[in-house]
Amino acid sequence: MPSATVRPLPRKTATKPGTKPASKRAKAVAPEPAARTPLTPETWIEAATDVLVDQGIDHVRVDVLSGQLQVTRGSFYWHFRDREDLLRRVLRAWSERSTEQLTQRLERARSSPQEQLRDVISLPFRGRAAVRAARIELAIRAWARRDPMAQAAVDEADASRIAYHESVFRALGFGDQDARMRAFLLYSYEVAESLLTRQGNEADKRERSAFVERLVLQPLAG
Amino acid sequence: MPSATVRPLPRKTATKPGTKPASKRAKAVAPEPAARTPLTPETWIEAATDVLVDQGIDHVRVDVLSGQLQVTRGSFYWHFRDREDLLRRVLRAWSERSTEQLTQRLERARSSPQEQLRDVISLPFRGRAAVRAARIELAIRAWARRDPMAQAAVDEADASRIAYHESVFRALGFGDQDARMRAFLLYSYEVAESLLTRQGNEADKRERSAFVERLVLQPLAG
DNA sequence: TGATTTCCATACACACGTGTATGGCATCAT
DNA sequence: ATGATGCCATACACGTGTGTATGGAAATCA
Repeated sequence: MPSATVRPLPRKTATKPGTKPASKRAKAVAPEPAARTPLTPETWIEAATDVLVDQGIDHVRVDVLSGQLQVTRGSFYWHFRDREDLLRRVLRAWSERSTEQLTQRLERARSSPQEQLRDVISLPFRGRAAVRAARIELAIRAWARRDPMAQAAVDEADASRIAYHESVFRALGFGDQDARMRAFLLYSYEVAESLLTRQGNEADKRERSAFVERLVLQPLAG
Repeated sequence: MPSATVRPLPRKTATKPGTKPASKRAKAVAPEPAARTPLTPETWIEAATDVLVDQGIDHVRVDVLSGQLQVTRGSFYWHFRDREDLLRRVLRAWSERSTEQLTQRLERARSSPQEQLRDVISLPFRGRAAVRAARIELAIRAWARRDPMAQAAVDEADASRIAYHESVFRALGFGDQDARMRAFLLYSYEVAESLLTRQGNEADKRERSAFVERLVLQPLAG
């Protein structure tokens, strides 16, 4: 079983989406010399994240990434100490973007708490970027099941988001206890919605999000 | 990095938990001759499931399992065609037990719908077996993200369970539409509870399950 | 312009993983 | 007892993946 793995291959000028076309910079350089812009660690991290998403952490290997970036492994070992080094930085990059996104929500204390809720509930409908972020997160969760470092990062992200949800519910007038319960349930729904993407079509999902929004805002009787 | 992988090793009579002690059978055999009972495919499947749970599908390899069962790989290739064959049977074994568990719930239409709900809600408190089943399921979900066969199995299991939940809600008097929404939300909570095991302690989890049970049974106002 | 420094290519050396081919020791039937 | 068969050990061939050592071309600085 040859297993069509992408093997290293000296690149012939591969314009990666991360490297800017290098135009609109100086007065008037040569007509795009197609110079091979040096790779950055971030480029490797992005490539690693891509593989992580649709192959799993065990397939994030230096030879695979090298082939994907059209360079040999010599480049990798210049930017990184070893494979572990890369994995740590992949994880840290995700953690930083994750908390960064949360702080953005907190800073722009725009609109009403109701709108903030609707904002987090309609997660799957906020464009491809959000969908990709969700897929990355699922891949990291799978990774976290056997890597303590990844597990810690996921735990922290979960706790922060649940705390945010909780604050929103408190702002809506719910008691501390009640807010905690609703925050967890709502977060559960969000996580599950990204995990159970194959259940139902787009219409079903909108229906579900509308229902959850109503139910989770409803006071408890009795 | 030697990576302490368990390498094959001819066993010296390893009494696996699957192989019965072979006593209480004949009249009075020799004092436990410690005969090496032959391995069955099921033994391999169990071992594979173990590794799948706490290592991921990529670590389910014949040399690892051989070392774990204290035999050489020669044994494996007698019971299985190749690694793919094993993986298929691991998946099928899970699928069968999964649907079997559901049919059991349907058959023993015991108690009231309320009790059936409480039954599925208190999943994490039903002993170690349920916890292990949940871990297996998470591992298979991770696997399903890049294997269509596993994905299909998971999709079917999800759909079946959600349908069961739905039927319970209908039995409780909710309308079709309403029952569908509540079924999904409740199932989301269950899945998330097994995914977010690090969030909160045991008391928190009981608190959450009690809250969810109340909220999900509450009719919609307005 | 000469000397560094960047960044990557190339070439080992070695460990890991699969699948096959074959041999051997039990156990069972005849 | 004697083949036959079940079950596993052993050995081979080959592909895959990591890390290191070294060289080399282009960019940069003096």
